[in-house]
Amino acid sequence: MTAVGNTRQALQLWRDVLAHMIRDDRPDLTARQLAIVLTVYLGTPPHTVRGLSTGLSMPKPAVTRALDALVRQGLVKRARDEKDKRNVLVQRTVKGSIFLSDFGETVLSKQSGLYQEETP
Amino acid sequence: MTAVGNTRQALQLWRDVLAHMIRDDRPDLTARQLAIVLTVYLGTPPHTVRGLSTGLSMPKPAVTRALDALVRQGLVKRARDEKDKRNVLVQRTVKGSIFLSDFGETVLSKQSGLYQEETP
DNA sequence: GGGCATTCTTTCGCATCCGAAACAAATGAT
DNA sequence: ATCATTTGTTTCGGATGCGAAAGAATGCCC
Repeated sequence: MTAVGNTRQALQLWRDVLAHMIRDDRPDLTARQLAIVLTVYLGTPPHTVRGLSTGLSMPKPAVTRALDALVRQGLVKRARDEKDKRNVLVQRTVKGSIFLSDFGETVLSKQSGLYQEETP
Repeated sequence: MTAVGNTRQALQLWRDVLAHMIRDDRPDLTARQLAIVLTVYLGTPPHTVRGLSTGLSMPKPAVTRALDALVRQGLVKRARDEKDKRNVLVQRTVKGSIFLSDFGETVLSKQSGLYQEETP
């Protein structure tokens, strides 16, 4: 079962990763933008605007705007669905893969360092 | 240690928690704001603006603005340091404690449900 | 093919955040 | 007492995000 200590450690991990993200000179991703990137890279394609909208419970225009920002940064790309040209397929990019990989490593590294003091 | 097995699971956990935060009708906290809240509640007092600024590598005005938002929502409070009245001590609140507790529970619950499918 | 439904984007007005620099208050040094 | 330092806040112009509603393109159905 989950003990109180685990909660604290989970929060500490979250804090450390956030601190790392802030330090990064990378343009800040909002919670929604990050959620979209993670969904696109972890879930099974195809990913449409509507699918992301319902899956993350956010309005479609918000998805469109978030995608604008993500495409601008090259973390994701848009492609028309040829079978139904209304759909926009959100696809992965090399840059996005690298970003996700780095992010994952950050989480794991902060996790393994939970008992160490912050070194400013 | 928290039992996040591999990179993929860590990222999946992150996504699920973000999705939960987005769904929440609570006003969105930026990464910086959340990092500050977590730092205040997990770290040992006293917490000053300068301390948060250096500890999270963000400019002091950014800390002040983030605190404005957090105080507005009642998640932290400001208090003058009587020993050195230049300092502002950032302190915890009941509402903030509840928020943090809820957030921690969210993380743990998403963690334990990593192998389950999304239920919209 | 005419009309309705679906999918995504754009527009509108508003709120918030940003970094840099200027500012205000309290302290310390001499 | 005076002046420099430290601490935190405010101001400035600019960028970005938000929800709601309107708009545009494509597909479906009879």
